[in-house]
Amino acid sequence: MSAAEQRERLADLAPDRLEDLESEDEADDHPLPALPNVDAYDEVRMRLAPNPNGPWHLGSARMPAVIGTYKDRYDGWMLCRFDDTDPETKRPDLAAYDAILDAIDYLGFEPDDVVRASDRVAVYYDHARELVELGGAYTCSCPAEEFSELKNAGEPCPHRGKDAETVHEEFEAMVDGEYSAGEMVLRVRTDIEHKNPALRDWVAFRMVDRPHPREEAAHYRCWPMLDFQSGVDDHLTGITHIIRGIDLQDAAKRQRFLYGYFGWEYPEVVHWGHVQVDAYDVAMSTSTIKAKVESGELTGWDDPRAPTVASLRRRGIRGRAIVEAMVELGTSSANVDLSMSVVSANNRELVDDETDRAFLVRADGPGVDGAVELPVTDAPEAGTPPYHPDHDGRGRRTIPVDGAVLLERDDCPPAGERVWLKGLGCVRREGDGLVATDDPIDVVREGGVDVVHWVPTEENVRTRLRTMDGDVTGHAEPGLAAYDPDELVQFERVGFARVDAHEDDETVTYYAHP
RNA sequence: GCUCCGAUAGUGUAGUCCGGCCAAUCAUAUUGCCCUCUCGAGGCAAUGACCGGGGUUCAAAUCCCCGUCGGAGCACCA
Repeated sequence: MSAAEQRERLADLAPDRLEDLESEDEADDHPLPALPNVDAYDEVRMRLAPNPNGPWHLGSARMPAVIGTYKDRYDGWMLCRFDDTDPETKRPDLAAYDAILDAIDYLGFEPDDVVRASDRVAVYYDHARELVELGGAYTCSCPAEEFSELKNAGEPCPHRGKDAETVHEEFEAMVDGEYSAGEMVLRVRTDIEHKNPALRDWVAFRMVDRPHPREEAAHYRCWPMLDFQSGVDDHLTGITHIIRGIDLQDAAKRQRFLYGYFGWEYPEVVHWGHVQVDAYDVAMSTSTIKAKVESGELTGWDDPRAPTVASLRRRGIRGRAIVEAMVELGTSSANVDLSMSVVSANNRELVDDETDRAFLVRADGPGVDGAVELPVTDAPEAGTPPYHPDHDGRGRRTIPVDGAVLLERDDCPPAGERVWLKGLGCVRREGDGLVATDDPIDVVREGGVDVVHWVPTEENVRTRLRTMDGDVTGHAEPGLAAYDPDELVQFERVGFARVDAHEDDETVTYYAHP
């Protein structure tokens, strides 16, 4: 009986068992757990809510990777909403808005809509006014520290009992910019004795003296806090599922007070833990990376040592490889470590088959012992290794010998010993040079002769390979000059690399992984 | 101090809701062997985990309690 027949038969005998079977199958097909309560909604609607205070580090890629994957799975809708309501502490970087949209595209997703919170300030003001009408908020001029003490003691501040008219007037004065930073806030009235101090009468709006970097928003001085802005926007944009970090665990609890006043239903919410990526010395935080870029310690956001999306992209890693790794992390609320080897393995799987091979003899750099120049006698005029060992049909490269070759020092055979120059043939070390022998390939299989890569001393391409450990310089086979920027090659016995640029004196490549 | 949350091999993950098919899945990693004109790919194998202690039960990774460890919030940041 085939699987389909079995299924049909089961449908007759025990339809409820069939349902069980199918829900299990569904789980098997998806690495991510099912979203909660999906059936209660006509459409799954989610949002990415990046703060554009800098280009994305690797951890940020988890957001589009997971949310985008859910969007595809449920045929849902995805908003990219820039939560750029802090012109001071997490000041927006004007270049980051597009950099983030580029990163989303690189990762293979497309938001159905893009909005900026800084364009929607009037909407937040309107909702604040409504909240004041409903008695759900009050203006408060307590210094932050004083309020904090009262709050921790579970005691209301004197402003909590203000009449609606005063609150209304003072909020309008906030909107009109009549206060300076720290002088007045609008608080949501929650429960000042709530057992969780984090939820007591939180700030919804505060004053910021420094103008927003976006011209369109530069005139505002009264800015909403995340809990207010995000809460209002999630409702207004019909978000059904919120997926965000555990640092925002209490945000949902705070926002429920707001939703209570407005009579709104709170969306489903999933919190995941923090991601760390091994393999990096640089801390994965926007501000840390920004500081290192500004000080010149990193050459840019796409420096190979930077734990950023732009860096992996420049190294030739496919967005898909990152997405798959992020999706495999799941949505556990425990903190997780992402192993770069998983990203590398994913990428290798994606690119290996289509990537041409090439020789790079490394001469200088971290972990490199130098290159040695050796005259070659009696050898053929050129070596002809294949473009890809698994695809003969793609043809062979032609690498001239021109009387002398460069080998990496580690590959250089001692006097009297043989080595197989890949694609060329067997040579023996005699004095300061190499002499071709007539040995068949069997000496490699049976005789313990090593196969090594090489380039001609005369005709080669000066190459820089930028790696996470620093730059390696060396010489590549002449054919490397023919690759366009953005193409990948695998330097045999070294690793995969992306061709970045052909400069006057050298070709620059970025190392991806072994 | 108050309030939440979490814990399966080096890493991630499946299984936990609804206890038995779990001497625990898959991937990655490491090691060995085979294959190979790469240290890539491919094939085979090995390594390696249910945080601890109690309880419930015929039966516990799974349910309950206590502990330990880790994380988050208590911002006029997001």
